Parts: sequence; structure tokens; C-alpha cells
Amino acid sequence: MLSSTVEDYVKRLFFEQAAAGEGQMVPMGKLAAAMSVTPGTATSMGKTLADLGLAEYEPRMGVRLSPEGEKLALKMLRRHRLIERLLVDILGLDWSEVHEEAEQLEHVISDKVLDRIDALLGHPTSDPHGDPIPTAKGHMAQPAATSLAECAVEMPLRIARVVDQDPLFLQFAHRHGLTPGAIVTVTQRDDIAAAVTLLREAQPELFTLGTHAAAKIMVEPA
Amino acid sequence: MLSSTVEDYVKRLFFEQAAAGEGQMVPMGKLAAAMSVTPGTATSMGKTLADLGLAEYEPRMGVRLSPEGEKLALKMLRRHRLIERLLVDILGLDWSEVHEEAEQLEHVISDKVLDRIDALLGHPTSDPHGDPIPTAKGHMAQPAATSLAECAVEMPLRIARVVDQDPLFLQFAHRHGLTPGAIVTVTQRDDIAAAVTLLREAQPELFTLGTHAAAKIMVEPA
DNA sequence: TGAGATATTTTGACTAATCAAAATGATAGT
DNA sequence: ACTATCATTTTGATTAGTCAAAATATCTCA
Repeated sequence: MLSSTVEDYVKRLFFEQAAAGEGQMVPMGKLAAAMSVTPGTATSMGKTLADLGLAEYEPRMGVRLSPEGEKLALKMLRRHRLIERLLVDILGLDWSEVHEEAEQLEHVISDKVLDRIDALLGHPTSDPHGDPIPTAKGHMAQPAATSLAECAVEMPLRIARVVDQDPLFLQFAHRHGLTPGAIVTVTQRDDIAAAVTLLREAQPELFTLGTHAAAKIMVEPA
Repeated sequence: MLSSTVEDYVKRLFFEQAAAGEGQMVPMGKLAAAMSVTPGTATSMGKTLADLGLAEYEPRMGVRLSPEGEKLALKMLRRHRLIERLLVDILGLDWSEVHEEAEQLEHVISDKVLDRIDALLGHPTSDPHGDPIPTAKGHMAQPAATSLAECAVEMPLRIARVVDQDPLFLQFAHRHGLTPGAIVTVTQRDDIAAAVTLLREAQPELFTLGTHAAAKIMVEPA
């Protein structure tokens, strides 16, 4: 049985590794910062992960998930995202508050219960924020990679994911109809003003938001 | 924030205290046995509970929950039992397997999520085994106290609760229609044979079970 | 009242996860 | 090639929860 601390490190490492790209080693400092822990703690945990066969650790180089570790990370992601869907679709919680809840629940839900949740929800492929849910076998669809800050203009697009867990941002996005599934068209992008103006299918008025916010809203061809 | 270990001790203490009756102190040995822990561990935890204001601890006498502690215990019971209902009614798990699951989940479900579960289930008053669910305010109905091993004969009775968490026993009970809500009539009780014979509303044949098993099935007037 | 049995408490040790701070290694820039 | 800087690792300490085993208190019964 793995501790939930170990599970958290593995999950975080997965994200850091994805950000670093292509099986790069993640430096201990990065991992420490991501886990809000001192560097020494990250080092000792790096060794622990290696002992558990979940990662490779090279002194002064960093850590990298092993195939085992990646499998675990994907399993955690599946749990997390299915739980978020349950909380929103069945229990009616707001999408802005489910991340924190799921963060706790993902460590104690059994495989059996998870399967039931999956079935009850009709085997969903994405969570409330649009993030893809890995399959039970550990396969995850490639998520949309273009944001409103860089997409083509004058072309109808579907919002695929909103990549920010901050409740305030999520509430803002919801208030303005910028949730997964919504269709929008960027009418103008002004690099000097660092702003993006767009037309939302449901509303007649134009809406402008800064590129920093726009970069968090991922789209795909409608 | 209280650790889940503390929550577990408080819950267990609540049961031990109920078994001892009337605000009696629970000896450390009892608590240790109930928690499957050495006596020394129970002693040190007793002091910890006292420090947290959850119990009174008197050396060589035992521990007893404080009003605070009782409130917490009832809260844990509410969580546990509502979660069991969710697992059975919404997720379709078997009543024999939900106890273990709930044992984990009860420590990480937030109050908000619990309220949603309560509402979704329509504010149920008992869990799948028939145990009463305390209200949010901490009030719990008095559970049925007469078992098939001691009830009146030749009188139709409703099964109110089945007091055993062992999956094997629960599966047995279910297989023979001895679940909360079922109507049965004891036709005969044989003290020498240590057996109880009963007629189940749904089935024509008589059914006999030993008093040890019968004592786990609590009934109330139909 | 004293001896033995039994329950409880104490003590010392262990593990996982953490921090602070000291030690060490690597890097880059003159 | 030397040194200043920065990242990493080590070391020693802490906390919660646990055990084993030794010490102590209480109870019972003769």
C-alpha cells in the first residue's frame, strides 16, 4: 500500500515532467517547489520513490517516473477526474470547488467504487474542466493544445478545457459563459493591449479578456 | 484539524461507552482491544484525546468522551452512514461491502459534500443495515433494541437493523430475505436447541437459525 | 495482610514525513 | 584556473502513531 504522500509526489512529478517535456529529468528544486516542500525533503522523497520502483533518481540530476510510476500517475488522474465529474454531475457541486475535494478523495476511493462511478456517469471522457480522463488501462487522450491567446481569428471554436484550478478564475469563466463546450469566435487580438476580443455564441455582446486569462482557455475547431 | 486516527478512536470510544452504558468510563484495555492496538498505545492516545478536549482521562480508571467528543462521534457516525447509503443507493454496491469503504471515506468527505449527499438521498434516517443516521445537529434516534433471539413469538415483526458488519453474515442475511424492512414472525424458539424458527412474509417455508445469528437481527412491531 | 494475578502506565525504540541549517558539488564568468 | 553563486544533499531534530518490554498499581482471595 502506498501512502497518499507518495501518490501526491508521483502525480506532481507527472505534471512537472510533462511540462519539461520528453522524459526529461525533473530537478529536485522544481519538485520541491511544486510540492511546497524544502529541497531536502524532495531529495529524500526522490530516493524513496526510486526504492519503490516508481521513479529513477540520479543524484544532482533529478527524478523521472518509471513506467510503473507513470501508470500510477495516470491512475491517480483517472480517479481525480472521475471524482470531479461525480461531484459536479451527480452531487451538484460547483466546478470551481471540486478540485480540492477530489484531491482528498482520490486517495481513498477503491477500484470497485471507481468503476461504479465510471459506469454511473456513462464512462465520461473528460472532467468538468475539460481535462481528459485516462482509461482504466492507462491511456489518456491528447488534450487540446491551442489557447484563446494564440488561436486563429474569425473562426468558430469550441472551448475544450480551462486550465486553472483557482476557484475565482473558474467562477469568472463560468459567469461569462467560457466553459467547456461553449462556441466562441475570436474577432480581434491586440498584442499591444495584450487583449483578446471574442464573440460568444450565446451572447450578442463582444467580450474582451487579457491574454493571461485567454491563455488558460484551450480551444479546438468547432 | 483532527487526524483520522483521532476520529477513529473517538468513534470506537463512543461504541464502547454505549456498550458499557450510562457514561461509564471505558477501561484502557477495552479501548486497546477495540482498536487492535497495544495497551500502551491506548493509554497515550487517551491522554491525547484529553488534551484535545474530546475526552476525560483518569489514570487507572479509563476514558470517557466529553460533550465535544460525543458531538464528534455522532458527526462521524452521520458521515459513515450517509456514505453507506450513497454507495448502496446511488452507486449500487452491495450492502455487505460498503462498511469498509465508508470507513475510509468518512475521514475525507467535507461537510458541503455530505450535505449534498444527504439531499440527493432525500434525507434518509437509516443506513443500509438499518442503523439510524444522526441529524446534522447531532441527534440520533434510539435504534430498535429487541432481537429475534428474544422477541415475542407468533407476532408479525419488521426487521429494523442487522448488527454485524461481516460481509459473510450480511450476504447470508440477504440471501434469506432477512434485511431491514422485511416482515417476519417467530413461530417457535427452542432454548435447548438454541434455535429460532420463523416465517418470512415473502416465502412460504419456515426458516430456522441459531440464536447467535438471531441475536444480530433486531426487530420492532410491524 | 500478603502474594499472586491482572490491568495500566512508562520507557525506549521505530517509521514516515517534514524542516533548518550545514556541507558539498556544479557552473559560469572573468 | 579560480572563485562566487546556486542547487543539491546531508545531518540532526521534530511530530504522530505505533510496539515491546519493564515498571507500577490495583484487586482478589486465602
